[in-house]
Amino acid sequence: MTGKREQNREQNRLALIEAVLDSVAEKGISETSVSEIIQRAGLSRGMIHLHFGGKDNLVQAAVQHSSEDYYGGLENLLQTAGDSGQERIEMIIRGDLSKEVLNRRSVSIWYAFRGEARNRAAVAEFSDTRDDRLRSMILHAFTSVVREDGCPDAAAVARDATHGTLALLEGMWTDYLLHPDRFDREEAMRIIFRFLAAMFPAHFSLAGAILPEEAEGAAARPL
Amino acid sequence: MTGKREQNREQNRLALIEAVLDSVAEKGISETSVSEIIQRAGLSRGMIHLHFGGKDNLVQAAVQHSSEDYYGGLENLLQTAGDSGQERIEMIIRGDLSKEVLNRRSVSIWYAFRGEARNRAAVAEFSDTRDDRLRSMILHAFTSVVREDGCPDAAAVARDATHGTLALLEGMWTDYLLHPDRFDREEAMRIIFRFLAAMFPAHFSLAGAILPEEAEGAAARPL
DNA sequence: TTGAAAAATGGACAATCGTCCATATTAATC
DNA sequence: GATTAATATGGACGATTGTCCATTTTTCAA
Repeated sequence: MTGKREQNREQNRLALIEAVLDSVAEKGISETSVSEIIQRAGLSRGMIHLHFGGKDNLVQAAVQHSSEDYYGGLENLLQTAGDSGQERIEMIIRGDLSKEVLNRRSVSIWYAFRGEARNRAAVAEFSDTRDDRLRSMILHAFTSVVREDGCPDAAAVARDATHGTLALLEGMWTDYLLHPDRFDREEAMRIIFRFLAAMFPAHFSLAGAILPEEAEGAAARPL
Repeated sequence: MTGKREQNREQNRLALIEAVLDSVAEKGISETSVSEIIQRAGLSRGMIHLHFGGKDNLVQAAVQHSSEDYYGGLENLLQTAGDSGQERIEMIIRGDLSKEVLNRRSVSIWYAFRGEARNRAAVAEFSDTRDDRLRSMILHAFTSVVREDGCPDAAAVARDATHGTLALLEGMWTDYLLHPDRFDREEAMRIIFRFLAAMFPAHFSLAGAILPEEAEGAAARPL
């Protein structure tokens, strides 16, 4: 069993990271000060220096944590999917637009960090690796889809399909960022599947764009 | 003729706004301080308070200026386009991905502001109106395209096409933000036109995705 | 129970933030 | 050219920023 020592240590580290993410989501990066962070975490001023060596390192850790959260959710979903490329792509899209992954908090955090990515090298790096991982997951799935079709320039088609799907998902996230209240997950999925069905009529149809459960009305105000 | 008084006044106002945009593009919002701004503008500290009443108002004016720049370029392009919906959409896409509109500076500025939009009410408002204007331009064009086809649920199709096109453009901008060096304008256009050709085969083809001139190699380092 | 090491506290500190104003400079009018 | 009002200057100001450390508290081992 891990001692109480290490247990508290890890608990406080996490409290600081969560405090940063909460603050970024609610107040934005520019208002996420050390005072704001330690107040939310309910800890003392010196803890940031003790555990992370400084505010910048803490923010970097928060970015990494957020990124791992995203992939944790996505890869968990992916394990429940089938082995075919089509099933995996459908699951990625469904997951990326699900309430667990795409919500007010995650969107606020993600775009806040990305807006500063250009200047914070560490943030940019994770922003990159996150996108690269998603890209390779989708590209891999499309490659296996295209292989079944046996068309000539298979690699190029898979690349275009990956690029288009990622761009559409990006666009939908932006949609959600700007209008979280009037965003329609079903509509977002329908449009992406229209694109897929047009490119691969043998594998995709609009029927894939139906969410298993949709009940977002009254209980949905996470922020 | 306008007096030298007003002429200088306007010139200094503009210098401050440009200084903000330059700083945001190069250093990010969090490092865009009053000291940074007045140093870039070559003016004295008090000018911000004199002309804008405070830093926040200046930043808001900069956002507005940037937004008007974007539409100025886009609407100029649109005047050279034909009257048909198809031509207007092609021109909007071409313009939105052109070097004059989509470049390192504009992308840095746009995403930096958007990352803070959630917290700055004034910024959010302009982010909204900018998107709304573009949306209505595209929707209008698609509506006239769909009308020619005479399909039953014309309004819904035009709405989906607009939504998809906007999402794709958004995604391409994000692509450029994350990888300005390896971004390929031709590829971006090709993917969007693949989407359009699939939805409206009678009006769009991949032939629309060819840029008039492409020479971006050595001379392209605007930032 | 005692000693030592790890963890946590909270205030001191210099640096920087944005605002504002007394002063100096400039341009337009008489 | 003198007067007046608009424009511009740059430093003072209090507030807040992030860092760091002397001190206290807690945990584990002897």
